[in-house]
Amino acid sequence: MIEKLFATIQERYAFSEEERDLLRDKMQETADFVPGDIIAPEGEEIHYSSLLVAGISCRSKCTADGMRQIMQFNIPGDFVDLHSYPLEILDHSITALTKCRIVKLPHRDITAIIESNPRLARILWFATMVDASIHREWLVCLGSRAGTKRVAHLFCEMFYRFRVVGLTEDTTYNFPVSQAELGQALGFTSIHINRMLRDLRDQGLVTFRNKLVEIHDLDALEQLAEFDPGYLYLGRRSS
Amino acid sequence: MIEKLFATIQERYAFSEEERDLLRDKMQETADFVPGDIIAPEGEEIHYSSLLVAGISCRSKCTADGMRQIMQFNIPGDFVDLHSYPLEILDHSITALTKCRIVKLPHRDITAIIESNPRLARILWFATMVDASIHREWLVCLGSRAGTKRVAHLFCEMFYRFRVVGLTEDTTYNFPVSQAELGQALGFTSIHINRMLRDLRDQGLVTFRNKLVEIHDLDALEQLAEFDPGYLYLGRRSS
DNA sequence: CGCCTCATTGACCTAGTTCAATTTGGGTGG
DNA sequence: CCACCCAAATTGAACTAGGTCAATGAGGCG
Repeated sequence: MIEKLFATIQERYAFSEEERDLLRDKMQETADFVPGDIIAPEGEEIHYSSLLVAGISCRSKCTADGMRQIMQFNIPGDFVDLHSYPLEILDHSITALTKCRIVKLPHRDITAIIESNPRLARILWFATMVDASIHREWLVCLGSRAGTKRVAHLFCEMFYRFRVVGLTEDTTYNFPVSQAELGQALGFTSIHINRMLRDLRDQGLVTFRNKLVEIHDLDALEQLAEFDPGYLYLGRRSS
Repeated sequence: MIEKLFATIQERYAFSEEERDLLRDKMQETADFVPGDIIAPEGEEIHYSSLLVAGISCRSKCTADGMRQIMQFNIPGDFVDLHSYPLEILDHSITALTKCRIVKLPHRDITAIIESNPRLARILWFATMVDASIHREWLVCLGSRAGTKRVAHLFCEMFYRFRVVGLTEDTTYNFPVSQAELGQALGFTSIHINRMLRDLRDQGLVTFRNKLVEIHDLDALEQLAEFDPGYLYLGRRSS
């Protein structure tokens, strides 16, 4: 059930069998959601963190004019609100974009884990810092990358992230979001997203249709996007 | 020397005298930088974290076309690269924008602190998560807030952050950055920044001149910016 | 005094938005 | 199985926020 989390961590930090058992032991209770459900609410005290094991969700905030800004897409293996442990109250919501299943880890168990195993504390801390690193790369996208570059960058990022958890087939992966949601993430209107998707398709780089991303030329797509996967911290760390 | 850090933490987490002493004890060595110096480099292994005690620095990345995206401004009291402890290698650089002084905290000491005092581990983790929260709010700015709203939002954020460390006078504060740097942070050209600053001045909301931000009407500025300081986590947490 | 960086302003241009209409495809009830 | 429905995708045309290019002004410092 939570093996995708291990895949995600394992890509980055060495991770012993005892440490895995420690987590497996505490993570038993699950919950299910349908599209539009709020998995973790903004502004309310939170007492457990949620590991996404199936489905796609997003971090988002709503602005005064009713617009929604999506700040990150969550995929299976992501600890969507681990940061609610130190923060207690979230500054944003986690919303299900498809049917989702999560596994809960109560905050009191995190406290116990940290006290008994400081190394695991560092691994959990690390996991939240990768999210921050992704935020920073998105800031570069929204601030400095224009047009199709920005769209291409997202497709590259999601490809690498899905591949870690075994959800790609060759250079194809399922990405069940609408064009409107892509727009809410990338800061474009859905109309403009549609036009850029056509451009990328016409250039033979990538096709997004029926929620399926088919990358025809990964090298060229990465080059267009100026994509460097370093910020995803996929290489194994030393300690 | 490091009392501004305590002010920053104290605003958010209760913080005992022993915990402060523990940090004071480990944080002795300082270093100085001039504008343009790199305080923490991208892509290299880092063995200590830097607490900024004087000056202004920024997190930034350079894009292929030589542009720079600033992702955050650091002010005295900020632990500019605390996240290099779990990450080991940074995805971006920390660059001095003015003369800066930092105090070092070696990573091996952080490991010792975490093992001896798990509560302090949570406080340090928390500090890095506030940076992530600021990243998310900036994503909203870059993705959803247009024109003067975006500029106004930054001036509101910096006002609240400077006030915590006692660097405001009424609603005025020193913010030694150029209009070009504001542009690199907000995703505008310096020319457009200049025009928006004139608009904000003409509206009687805020004046930015000689590196000095004078907020004439804080309520109106916050309303224009749709600013809500919640994401800065300035209120004291419970535990 | 002269140099150099930064701020300021004007004129023109383009990427992306807005508004509006049409199409497509999957789901559902009769 | 078909008719209908609804959300999402697609396209066109006109509009605008913000960028680009170019020139001028103003403060700080050797």
